[in-house]
Amino acid sequence: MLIGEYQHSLDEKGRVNFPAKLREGLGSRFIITKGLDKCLCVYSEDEWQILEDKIRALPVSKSRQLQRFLFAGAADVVPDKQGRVVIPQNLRDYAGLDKEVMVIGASVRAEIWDKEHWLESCGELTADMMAEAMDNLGF
Amino acid sequence: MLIGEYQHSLDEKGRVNFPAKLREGLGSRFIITKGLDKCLCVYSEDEWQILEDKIRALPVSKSRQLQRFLFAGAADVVPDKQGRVVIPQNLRDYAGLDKEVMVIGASVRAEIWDKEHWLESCGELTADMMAEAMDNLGF
DNA sequence: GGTTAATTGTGGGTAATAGTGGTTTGAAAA
DNA sequence: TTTTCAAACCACTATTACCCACAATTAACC
Repeated sequence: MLIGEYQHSLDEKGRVNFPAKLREGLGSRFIITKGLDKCLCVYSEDEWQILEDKIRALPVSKSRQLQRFLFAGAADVVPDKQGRVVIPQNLRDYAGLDKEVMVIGASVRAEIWDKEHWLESCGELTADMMAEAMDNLGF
Repeated sequence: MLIGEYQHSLDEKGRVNFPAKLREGLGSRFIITKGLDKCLCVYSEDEWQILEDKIRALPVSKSRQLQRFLFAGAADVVPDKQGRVVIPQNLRDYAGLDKEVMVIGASVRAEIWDKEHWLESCGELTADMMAEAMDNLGF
């Protein structure tokens, strides 16, 4: 289970340190894809396999755009000895990664966000929305 | 069942002692999350698992912000030999934890409050509100 | 009720790990 | 052969986890 919020910076080589806590859950090799809301999603090999099977099970006639988006925008990466990964240029552009980057745990996957964008996105969540949701969840 | 009210202080390393009475009910490893009213909620592994399943069952289209907030705002912690846990910086900020901290039992979970904030919050509860609630509950 | 023992809580030091910047190496292209 | 780029490697710093010693509180016993 991947949880937590970590801030790191993108160096001039396009590397981002991946928090040790998240690496534990993702394994030694993982897949980065384009996600919703201009963030990048990171899956362990196992989780990606599950996802891939589901996507392939969809009828081509209906989902070929989606398939292209997901597969073309995917990259598998291996962290270096220090735990950093290189984010391919196209994914960096997609997520608007600049300097400060947030890496967050989201249960079954991790996500990579530009910091500014992450803060914006968090700001959109109101107390009322939270209260309502928590009622429903039985918090 | 978690009950009681305990005052502890946050040391300069960000550690808070977790009362032995509450540790008994929570197990040797537990999850701290952002809760309503700027407090932190603490769940046992079992209780958290139930919550996690519920959160993941929410529709992605409508509540992915909320999902991110809940997972990113969570941390799993293991008390040290003396029974203390380190509260991550982002959670300390969220709850405005400064020096004096209250740890309270709340049935199925525990909560961590900044002391000032806790006292304020308690002050907002009037006798009338309580009386009404007790009527409804048939106390 | 007072004394002792055990448990709980607090502060701080040290060793291990994680994170950052930069350099070298090796492969591919010119 | 030279140049360029990217990936692997190395060294340093910062942070975190772990451990020890002591203080305070609680429980047990005479």
